[in-house]
Amino acid sequence: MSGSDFDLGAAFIPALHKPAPLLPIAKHRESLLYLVESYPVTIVVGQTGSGKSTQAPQFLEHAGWCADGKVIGVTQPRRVAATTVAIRVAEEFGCEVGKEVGYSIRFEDVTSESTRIKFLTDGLLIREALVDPLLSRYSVIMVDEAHERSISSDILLGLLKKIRRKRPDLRIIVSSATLQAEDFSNFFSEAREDAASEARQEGKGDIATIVSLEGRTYPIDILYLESPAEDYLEKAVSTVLDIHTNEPKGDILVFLTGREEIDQAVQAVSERSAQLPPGSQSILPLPLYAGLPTDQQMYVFEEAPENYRKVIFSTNISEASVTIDGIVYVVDSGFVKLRAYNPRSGIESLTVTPVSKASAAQRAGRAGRTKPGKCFRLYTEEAYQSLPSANVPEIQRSNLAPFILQLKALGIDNVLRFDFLTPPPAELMTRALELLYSLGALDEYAKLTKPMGLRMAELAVEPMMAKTLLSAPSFGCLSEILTIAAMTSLGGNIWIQHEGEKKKTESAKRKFAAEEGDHLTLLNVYQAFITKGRNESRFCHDNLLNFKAMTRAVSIRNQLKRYLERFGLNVDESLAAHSTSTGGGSSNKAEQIRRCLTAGYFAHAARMQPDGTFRNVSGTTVLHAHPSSIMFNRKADWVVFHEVMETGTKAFIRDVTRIEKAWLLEYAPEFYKTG
DNA sequence: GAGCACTGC
Repeated sequence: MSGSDFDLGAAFIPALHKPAPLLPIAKHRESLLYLVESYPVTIVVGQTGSGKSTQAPQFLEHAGWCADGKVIGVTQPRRVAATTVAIRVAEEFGCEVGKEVGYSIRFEDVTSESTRIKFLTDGLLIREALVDPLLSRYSVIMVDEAHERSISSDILLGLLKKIRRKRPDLRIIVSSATLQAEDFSNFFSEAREDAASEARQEGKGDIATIVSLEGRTYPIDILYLESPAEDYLEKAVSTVLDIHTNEPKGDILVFLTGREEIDQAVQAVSERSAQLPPGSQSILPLPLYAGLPTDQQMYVFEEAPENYRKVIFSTNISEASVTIDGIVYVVDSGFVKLRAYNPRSGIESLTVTPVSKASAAQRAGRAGRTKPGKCFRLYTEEAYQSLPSANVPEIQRSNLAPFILQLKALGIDNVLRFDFLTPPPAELMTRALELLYSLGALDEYAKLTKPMGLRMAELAVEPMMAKTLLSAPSFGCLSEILTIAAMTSLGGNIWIQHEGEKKKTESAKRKFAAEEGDHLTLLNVYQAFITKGRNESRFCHDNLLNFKAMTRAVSIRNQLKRYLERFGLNVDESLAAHSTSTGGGSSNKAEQIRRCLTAGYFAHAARMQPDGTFRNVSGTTVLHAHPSSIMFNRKADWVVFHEVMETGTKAFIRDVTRIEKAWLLEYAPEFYKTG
């Protein structure tokens, strides 16, 4: 710490070790090219700012890796990253985006015949493999941000390892943060049964190599608490005020776990900053989380007014997805909300969990982007030492059904023997296989069915919704189900909720409410948007609807419709014109929709108990209607629901629709044979 | 009567 005598010194003690600096990418140009030339797999280790994502592809292009019309593919875990990096590289390259340098993300393909360097999301590259299993148009594939261990980048690495055996010419670059570089290199070097002889010939270690690059970050002082904080939220607030009164200029970024905490902290800081001595600099506290409307998110990027210090209270969104300039101080609560999946109950949960060392390092790094910074960790150095080195990879804590389906469609029949970077628990695999079998996507030998399973894999929605869509023609409601599929895959972003205006949102929703449940309500919302809202800018505003989300629903619907038409299924839109709300002459249509939903979502059925809670079919799990649901506080008997998530101690079901018990037996006789 | 961290096709 610097020489000044602030109180912070009493509570925070400096870290013992600092990482040694490495070399920057420009100096490594020749060695990088040499390594890619000599080794099938190169692991590039470098932090954000090292220029690996922007420079490496250009080096390779100039060195002739696209000479024979081949393409260098660079995958990113997020859409924004794919587009922004592409734009920057095109600028450096001196071309228009979409010419020599382009990008491709869902709904946006900005590439052309002349594209040589192509940025794309990793999920999209997996999809390209459905059409071109050996990814033959690529000479080099670089998987960027692989250390994040998203499901799709993990699966992509598994596929690339497999492809490499058939395409020795393919060059693979894995870009990672320091901690896991060895894991990647071991993964590609490691011999597995069928590749054992090949690996013996090449010799272990000759396949993959590691190169380290320096990040262009400034030094960061890491400070720990001397003793554990009882309440990290309170400690975060007081630390912010301490920094504000004792430390020189510079904005503060505080990592918390969720919206509720963030709103509380913003409130507390604005109250306490009112008590600062008159004439002193003021604090401008701002919230940042994904659920925030875009215009409010933009505030964090604006410079604070004269005589204000900006303090951003953020979720994990600032750890990798969003970069804010001018941050000098980071306050790290040491916690994050993580998703887990219980294969026994099929329930996802969202729980507050201690961060990993890798996360903590990433958070600290956000302080040193423009000048030397400080990171205040709201835990002791001992506690830090006991943190896991990395997060549990997503593939080990998710519902695998959509990915198993994709692997099967890629011709990987024995998914249990697929070469995973980290294999998921057997229970997760079994659960996914069982669900896919019950939906008719797999036969009794666990082989992909045709056309059902193959079509389900091609549709860009989760398996139960895919089944619902493919069943819809026989219920005469394909147009409506298309809309429902698009609306449910948006997640919870349909409504705009302004602070302290919960009541307003509720009454806005009620206008579209359908007696039958949330799916029909979503259908009403979409149809109102299509008929009135698309051209009237006031429609969304007046009804507290999220215009961006609704526009996205239109895109998703169009894309799904194109898939279905390619399958030869005719989408008759003429019937969709009139409303399906109760009371009209279309209650038969509403029933067909509910029946069709049952045909896909029979595994997500529940029955309401006299006390108003729900119970799943086996009666083992208590479920609650989510407060956002139309079925919250309404009477029902049997229902199906889109998803179930546990937060705190309760499991909530979202997007709920009434059904008849008899339909479950009718559409899923095998699943409910004991009933 | 109570609430979704973050991505992606």
